[in-house]
Amino acid sequence: MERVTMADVAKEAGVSKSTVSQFLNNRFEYMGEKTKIKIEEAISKLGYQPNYIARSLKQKRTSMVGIIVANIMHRFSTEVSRAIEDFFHKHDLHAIVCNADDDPLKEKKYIEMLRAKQVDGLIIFPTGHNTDLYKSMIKEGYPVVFMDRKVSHLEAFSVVTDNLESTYQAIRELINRGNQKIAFAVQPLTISTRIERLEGYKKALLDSGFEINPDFVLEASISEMKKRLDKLFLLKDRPTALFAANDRVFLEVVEFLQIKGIKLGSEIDLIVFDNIPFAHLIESPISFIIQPAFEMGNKAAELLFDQINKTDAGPKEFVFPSKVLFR
Amino acid sequence: MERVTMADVAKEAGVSKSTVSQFLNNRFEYMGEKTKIKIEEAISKLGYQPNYIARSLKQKRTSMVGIIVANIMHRFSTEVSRAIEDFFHKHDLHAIVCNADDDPLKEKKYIEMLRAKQVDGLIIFPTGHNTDLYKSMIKEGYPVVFMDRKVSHLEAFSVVTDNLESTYQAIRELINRGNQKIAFAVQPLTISTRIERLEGYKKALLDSGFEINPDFVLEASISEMKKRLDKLFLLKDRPTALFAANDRVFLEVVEFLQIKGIKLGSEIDLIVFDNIPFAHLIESPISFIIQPAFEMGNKAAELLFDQINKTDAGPKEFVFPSKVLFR
DNA sequence: TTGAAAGCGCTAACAG
DNA sequence: CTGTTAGCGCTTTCAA
Repeated sequence: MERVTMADVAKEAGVSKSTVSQFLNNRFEYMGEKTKIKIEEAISKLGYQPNYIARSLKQKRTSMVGIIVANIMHRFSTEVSRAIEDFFHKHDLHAIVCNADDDPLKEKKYIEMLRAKQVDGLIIFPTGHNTDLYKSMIKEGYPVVFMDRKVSHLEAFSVVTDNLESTYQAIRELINRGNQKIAFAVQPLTISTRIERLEGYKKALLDSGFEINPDFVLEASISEMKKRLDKLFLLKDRPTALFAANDRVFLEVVEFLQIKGIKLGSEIDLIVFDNIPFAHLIESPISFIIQPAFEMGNKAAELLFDQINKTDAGPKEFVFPSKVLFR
Repeated sequence: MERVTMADVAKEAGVSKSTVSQFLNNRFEYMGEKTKIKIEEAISKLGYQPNYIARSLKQKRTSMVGIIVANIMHRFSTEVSRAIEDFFHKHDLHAIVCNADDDPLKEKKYIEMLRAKQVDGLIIFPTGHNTDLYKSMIKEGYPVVFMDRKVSHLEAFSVVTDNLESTYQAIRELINRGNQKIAFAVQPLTISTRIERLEGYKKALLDSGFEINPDFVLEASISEMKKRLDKLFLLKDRPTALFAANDRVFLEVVEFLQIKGIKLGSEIDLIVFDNIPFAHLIESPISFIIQPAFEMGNKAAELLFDQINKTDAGPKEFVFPSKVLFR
């Protein structure tokens, strides 16, 4: 396979390799009509397929960009990827998705392999644990856009949502609805989104004149979460509302409530920060904070595209507001 | 960027390019210990990163496989991709995902680009409209596995689920539960899964002594689906159960029922053939047919891996049973 | 145990 | 308007 090469086409058409190359790259300015036709015929006769590897070696471009998602099963990631794909498809670049699986080592491996494979740029949902690598890419001027999570102490192109602000609004609304006791469940504070959401929660409470009750802040890994919820609901002073900081936490919370037979709405208000598929089909009165994934993906793609073409200018950080959907 | 090349390392270490190459490929058999150390030092000093494009050009391998999903927003696709990724990660190959977006042209473009980029093999969720392309790949002996959908008249490696059988079981169960009037909603019958599911539906009805009521078979595009549902529910003889042939149809159905205020469970039984995220959180009495995505992905990866290594043998088609979850 | 040399298939000046 | 030439960065005989 991949037997026939440019040289074969050239011989078949009775021209030189470079003329064929011109043809392939649509440089028709100075090409004779007959030459063109001869080459066309030779190509289809031989079933010639260009070898882009060879071209890339020469051009040092691959017309390919990489997306490294933290978790391909995460709805937000797929929505963003879809938008990025759309953008680049329009601009004749190919987008490929790699799954870092929330594993810094895998992330590193994929970054290195994509760079070694000479992809023209990278959009990364950073695990946050490869700062040196991020830094070196940026220092080298390699096109990169960070998505969803901020990387501290790094002046880089990034597209995120207003985690703090949206959470703040949501918590304020819960308070306005009469909730005095609001709990907050989050995974370990290793990435910016979680930290900012927690800050929004705290700020809203303080601004409303409440204190932060440490018993109401559940910071735990997924495997620990149910235990922590159990403790929470054994308190004599049970919360009346619960904020799940992302979809995985949400899943644990709902499973927990189902097991315990705690009724959503009547016994507890639930709100989740994440894009949940089929969310609007869920009949329970759950509220959602939804990130504008398509807009964010599109902006990230645009930022990357401009870097690749050295036309980037203007601000580096874009913050998109999320939508708070109360029910 | 990508400034330092093998020649630089060679010069720095005071050896020749080929010795560095040997080193990089772990051919230590005849290499002196001091040489090894010198090269190691040179590499880290210069921060050398090998250029895999150049290597691939020579070796005609990229250690990269492609996954072309029909739709990256489809839960089943992401679950399968995740499993494939895991498998290849263990075997030191990289998996990249491309989104054909249910568009045969995009599919063709991605197949061609991935092949031109010399990926070592492809796992495809076929749109079904590029038969010639599929055929030529197989004829050339290029490693391919088809996933989810069958391609007719093609003896190829494929991994699918038992669409007909699972649907048959599900419909029989609905009948056993006393449903006499069961409707079936499906998108246009352009791919095998839809056709087989419809066949399962018909067979189950006939085997139970019912006739096929054409008014109860809604074959329509997503944009037409609600209209068709409207007509269906205006019949004096309303169905008591409805089968949604996949997640997109399911979405339309549930939205429709919500709009019309038709109550699930009491007024209509609903069953959907697809992996729905958070399905178990949906409190409405909806039944699901769930494909074993991880097992299927793993098997597909294995089949591709064996083809790449020319160790493929045994059967070419694998059919995995889906699980019917009644509620 | 290491190095020289010949490509892999294509592109990009520069001549002609 | 088309051909010659010189690589891109790496691998791989084959000699030394």
